[in-house]
Amino acid sequence: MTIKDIAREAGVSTATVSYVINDSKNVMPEKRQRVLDVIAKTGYQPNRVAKSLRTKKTSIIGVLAEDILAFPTARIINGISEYMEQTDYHILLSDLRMMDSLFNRYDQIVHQKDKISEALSFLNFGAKVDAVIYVGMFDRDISGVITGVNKPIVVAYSTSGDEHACSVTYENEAISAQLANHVIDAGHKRIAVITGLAHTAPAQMRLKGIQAAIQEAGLSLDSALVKNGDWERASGYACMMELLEQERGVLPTAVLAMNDLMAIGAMDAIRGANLRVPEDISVVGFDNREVSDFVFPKLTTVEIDLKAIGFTAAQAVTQKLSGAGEYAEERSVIIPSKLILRDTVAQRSDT
Amino acid sequence: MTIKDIAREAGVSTATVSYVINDSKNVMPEKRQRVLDVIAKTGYQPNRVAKSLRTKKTSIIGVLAEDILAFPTARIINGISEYMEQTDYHILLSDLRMMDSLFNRYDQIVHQKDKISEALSFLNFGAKVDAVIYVGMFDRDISGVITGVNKPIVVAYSTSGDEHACSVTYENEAISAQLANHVIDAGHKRIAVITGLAHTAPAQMRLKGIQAAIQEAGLSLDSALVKNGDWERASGYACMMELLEQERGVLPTAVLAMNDLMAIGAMDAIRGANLRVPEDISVVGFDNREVSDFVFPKLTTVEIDLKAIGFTAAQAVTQKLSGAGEYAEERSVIIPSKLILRDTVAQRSDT
DNA sequence: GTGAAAGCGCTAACAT
DNA sequence: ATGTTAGCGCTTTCAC
Repeated sequence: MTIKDIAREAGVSTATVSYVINDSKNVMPEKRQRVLDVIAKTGYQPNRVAKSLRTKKTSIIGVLAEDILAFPTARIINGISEYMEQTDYHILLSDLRMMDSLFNRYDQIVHQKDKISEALSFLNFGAKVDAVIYVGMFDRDISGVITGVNKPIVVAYSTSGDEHACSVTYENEAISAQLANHVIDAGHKRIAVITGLAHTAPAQMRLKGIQAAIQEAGLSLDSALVKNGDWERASGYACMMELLEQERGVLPTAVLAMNDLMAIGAMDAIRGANLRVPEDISVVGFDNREVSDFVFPKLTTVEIDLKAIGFTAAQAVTQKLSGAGEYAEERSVIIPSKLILRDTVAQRSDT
Repeated sequence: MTIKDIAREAGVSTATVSYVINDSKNVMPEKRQRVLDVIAKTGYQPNRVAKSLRTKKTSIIGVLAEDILAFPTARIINGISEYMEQTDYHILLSDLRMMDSLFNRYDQIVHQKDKISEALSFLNFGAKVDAVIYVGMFDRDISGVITGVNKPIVVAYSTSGDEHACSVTYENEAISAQLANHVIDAGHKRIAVITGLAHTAPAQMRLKGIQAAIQEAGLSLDSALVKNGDWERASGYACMMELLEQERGVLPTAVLAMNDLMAIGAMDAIRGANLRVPEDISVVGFDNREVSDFVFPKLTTVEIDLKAIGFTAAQAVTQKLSGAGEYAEERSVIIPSKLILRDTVAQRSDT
């Protein structure tokens, strides 16, 4: 079933069939209808391979994921899919499966550059995708890793200053302030924080938000009460143990962990010390991981709108392709995050 | 940069270049080397679109996922990717995003047939993929939903008796027996079970395994102690509440929930009744969901080797394509599951 | 408004 | 062993 068959069946030339399929030229109504009828009757679908060869456009977007198992990835792809469904684009997925090799080596990304370049080169020259969406597994800057692609690239969940690149990330600082405020509003005054890896952007932004909120409330952040974690559950546990070793009087009444994993580690430590969350110590996280609804008590946290990141990235990439739309020239978009209030912060009137 | 450029540069014909690239004909060593050199120097990559048009093979596998957010999907795709990496195949991903519309309507799949057919038809006729891997979100039979594809299809995590189809699923019954035995070996005699939707295959297979183990141990399954859940957390909670309303003397000492979500719901109910897991009541789940390591205490469960399902599905599909290999003619493969022993079953000597 | 035909980059049959 | 060339299914220029 090719365009020739349709043409013959409809008694027109292949050119005419092409014109009606692509709506690229005026065709007499009756002929157009004849063609449409034949197409409907036969279920003909144009061969996109042939079309691509001719037009040099594949209508496929390469989605290069650092790791599909990383917590943001699947939701981001879900968002991309949702947007793509209303377009004619499709997704060629490459999963770099970086987790094993990169586990918690937050900035060893450079050592992965070869693998990334190779994948990019394949998408670019081999598969001839029209554009690529790079889906990061950490919120960090990957400037310099995307090279040699003269097509639209949007990076989701990470940032990049590279030529042609556009980043879609999420709000960190203001929402952290909001979360801290929520705790402050509950009456907490001795507030501890368990940070993520201190040199990373999200750790810094979140800290900034927290500090701003605390200062604005006329409180101060006791440096003995900020412990450096590494984003993993075990470090949340370790940091909380240190906090617990403080004299009883100086124990924090609330701890702000910079992600859910560390918050849960902290909760483990608190439970281990025979203290209760939130009655004795309140704790909050960040990310709204699936588990935060399953731990007891349910974790108060902030939700990153991953689906919107994917959706927006897809939107941006297609708009860059068409050259029109609000994101066509955009270099950076930030998706708002939102508070998820659950059961881990208690009201405090004492201390 | 096309094959012509390479041919000119190397002083040979395009045919010769093609021969060396595809290793499809003998070429004089020195010429071959000249060609290889030029390719290396220029970084030339054959245009796969043109190649596909000519050969009618795209080297791309359509991965049709019912929902990428469903619990098995991402891991299965991870397994597929891992296998694909060592091949020349790539993945065109279609996400049906069925979760919203299908949520817990375990067998309403038929109403989705149009969407599936459409996606399949696109992959088949439009994108011209060489084969497809259908990634289900439930363990159920989907015979009849895959139609009109005369290419290799392997369905992962679901089963299908359809023409050309091959299923890759996981072991249910024997592992359920093993899990029940683990509980029995710990000394439990009054064992309750919270089933999944009773008419579903996995619920039936798991029950069969459990019954076998109990009988073999010379115990019997008290029908008052089996409650029908629906796989969701809330139903686990509700079933456990019913169980808890039994007279104290007849309270089960262990409950076998047919998945982690219901097990966690049951744990919620037990905690709500001021009883402890596992000291008062032991509980086990199934699936080894990420959360099962985060709840307290950590849940004993069974792990479905999702990555192996994906890996094997990919392997099977490529072998069907080449016509050679252990899975080339296979219609059904079952991946072993394994016990994950954690903290929710306690030793019992009483009762 | 419509059609004939060239050509996208490759492979493979055929000729040499 | 190597080269010439037709042709995969489509789009699009150009002529009518």
